[in-house]
Amino acid sequence: MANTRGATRRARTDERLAEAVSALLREHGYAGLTIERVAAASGTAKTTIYRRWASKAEMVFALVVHRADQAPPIDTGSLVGDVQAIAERAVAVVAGDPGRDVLPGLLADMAGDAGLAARLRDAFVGAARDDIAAILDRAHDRGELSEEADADGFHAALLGIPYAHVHLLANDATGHLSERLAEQLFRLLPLAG
Amino acid sequence: MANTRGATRRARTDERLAEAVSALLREHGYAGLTIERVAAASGTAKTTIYRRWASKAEMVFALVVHRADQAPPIDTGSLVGDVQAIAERAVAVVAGDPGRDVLPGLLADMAGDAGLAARLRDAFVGAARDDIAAILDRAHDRGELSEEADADGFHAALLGIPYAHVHLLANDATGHLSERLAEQLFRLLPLAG
Amino acid sequence: MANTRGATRRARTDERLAEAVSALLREHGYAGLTIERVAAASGTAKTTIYRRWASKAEMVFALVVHRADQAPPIDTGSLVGDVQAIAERAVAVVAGDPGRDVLPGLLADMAGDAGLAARLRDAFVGAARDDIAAILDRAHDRGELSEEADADGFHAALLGIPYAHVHLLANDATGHLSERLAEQLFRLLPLAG
Amino acid sequence: MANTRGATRRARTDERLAEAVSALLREHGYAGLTIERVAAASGTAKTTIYRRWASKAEMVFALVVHRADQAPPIDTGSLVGDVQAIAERAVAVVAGDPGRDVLPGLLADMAGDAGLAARLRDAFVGAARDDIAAILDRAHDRGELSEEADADGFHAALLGIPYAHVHLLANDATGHLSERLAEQLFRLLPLAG
DNA sequence: CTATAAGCGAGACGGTACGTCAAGTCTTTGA
DNA sequence: TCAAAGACTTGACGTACCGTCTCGCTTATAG
Repeated sequence: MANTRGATRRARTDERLAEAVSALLREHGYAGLTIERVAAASGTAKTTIYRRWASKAEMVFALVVHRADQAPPIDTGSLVGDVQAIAERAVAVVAGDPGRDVLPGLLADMAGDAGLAARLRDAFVGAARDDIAAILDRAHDRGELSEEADADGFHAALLGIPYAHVHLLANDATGHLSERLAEQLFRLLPLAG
Repeated sequence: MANTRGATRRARTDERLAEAVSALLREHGYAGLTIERVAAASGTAKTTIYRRWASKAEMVFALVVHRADQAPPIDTGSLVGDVQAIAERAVAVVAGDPGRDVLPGLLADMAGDAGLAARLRDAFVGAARDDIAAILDRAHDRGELSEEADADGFHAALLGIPYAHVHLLANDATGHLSERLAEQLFRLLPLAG
Repeated sequence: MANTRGATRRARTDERLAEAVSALLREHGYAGLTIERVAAASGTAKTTIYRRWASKAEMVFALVVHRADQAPPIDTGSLVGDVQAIAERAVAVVAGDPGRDVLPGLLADMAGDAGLAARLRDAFVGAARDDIAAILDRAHDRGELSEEADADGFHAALLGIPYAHVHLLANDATGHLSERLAEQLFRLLPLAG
Repeated sequence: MANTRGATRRARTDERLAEAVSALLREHGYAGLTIERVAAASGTAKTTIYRRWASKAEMVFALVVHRADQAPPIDTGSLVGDVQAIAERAVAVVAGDPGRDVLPGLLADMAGDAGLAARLRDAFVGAARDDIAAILDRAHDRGELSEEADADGFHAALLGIPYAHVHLLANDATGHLSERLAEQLFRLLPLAG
């Protein structure tokens, strides 16, 4: 093949970088993760890292958040099931292991970099948006909703409520978070009957 | 008076610092705000700043967030009015002028500093918590609520929904945010009748 | 009389300062002695210190070196005895307890401050110069010297040789320093017969 | 070759640093020489300087004193000539251009740093010690000395006498210093005949 | 026996430099 | 010939002292 020139080498480097980032994130958190440390921990030159990503945020997003984002679309057959499923998924991402520690930092870095913000939102938020649209559409078709639902408001509640629980209120009741969220989301929908 | 030792001088310095921080925040955002710049812009020595606050986050919190936090309790006489009022206030704080630019950075800095996190939450979130409890209590007494409401869930929605709109979804429809939020909050309450 | 107003008080403060300086000098050396620390250790305000001396060097000189300098003139009756006595005294000052630790710092500070240098030299070196002149004069009168001796060269040897032993060569043979010095000084003189 | 990675670049930087240090030393003296100023004057980053030396003293020693120390051993064929030569050399180092301004500061900084002191003494004083030993040995072999000479005392006089002239007595008769020193050194030796 | 002036402490401040960390760029080279 | 390694500049960090200033309290002695 043609483009297999440095592919193997590159893949191995990618591997080491991903491992280093995960480890450092666990050990020092997002704020304590620096390009310098990643380079040292992975035995890589800083140059190599900058050739791949333009910033720490992009790197973390690519290696940690995006990787976890390859989930299949939700379709349980009923609105109840779908909302429960998506609530669970949202709580996992926002309050679960990599996201909980990484999101605040990522959001802060987005503030100063419009390009990063756009890319990050596209990938991270866009997927959920499509899922939500599909879920509400099907529910509407099944007659479970009496009128057009506010997808955007639903989306904001889906992500914002667990985010607020974890980062603003410091509620540790993570255990029940997804059930409580599902219940709240239901109340927000214009249920038929 | 007794301890008026350096009080006048101190007050004048405080003034200059507050102005400099506001200006720099407007101009460079939270990330671009540095102690060094604050010192330069205010004609103050770094030492003087560190004598007051232990970090940029504490400084910004004290000068920007805390100052705006001296609002009177909400009591319009009806649940509808109260919810609208508190929604408006939450949107103002989360999506309004200082908060919108400052909160993501502040939340990110809280991740690495438990003490700061506690103080910030106490002041910023505690006030709202009390307001919410009072509003729901009165509504219950008036018979507007059929059962005990979930104050915590309400709180999370109150702050999280506008936060998600602004920082996760990048919805610029700030104009209607507070009305939409008030409507959503209503749906979350166990209204009587 | 007029200026007896705050004399008692002043004397007490002087006392505390002298003690603090000695203690700190012993504990931290000249380089580690700071006005700030002296103020703290003596329970004195920095202002009070600056009201007395213009710099650390002046303070140390006044409190440590000058105090020790109030010795009676040397006159043992013979050149041998006089040289031994002055050698002993020089070794005590240069290699003895306060001087050994203080002189290098003092000399360094003199480099940048001509006024300090002049005052310090006057007091510290002037006394010895007079002693030397007297000793050599008397020896000449007694016929112990065959010709006019080089007082300046004698002076340089008197101070420079022990200084070099202690600070340049790091010879710890402090015990015999003064005898060896006296012997060397003798060789430098144009002894009669 | 192996470690020729950044050698060229490094050498150029070294050059600029040496020049800046010399210039600043001339202009501001040792006390007025700061790492910050060296960085500014050389167009270099402070980091780059700290990567090379741990302190101002080490830097000055390396760039100013050590560089001048690469002199060939003394051997004029006679004790007279040798002593004159080494006296001249000592006066040049102690009272001459870089040393005169640099030594007091360097000696003061040595007080607080044993490691620096040892290295500095090794390089600066060790060379002279070997020279002295060789000179006295040869003179003894030639029969110019009647008995074993005190090399250590000679060394202390060699360095200490000019040091005292310059820094303690402030004698500006630098012109004749080396001749006067040579004469004094002679008197200290146990000359034969 | 008391008024008063010298002396003092306490803080707050603007500044300079420190030594460190990380960001991001530039130069050289080795495979 | 191009990707890495390594040296670099820049900017900010948080700290230690510097030397100055202002204020209001102590205190011992002169009258």
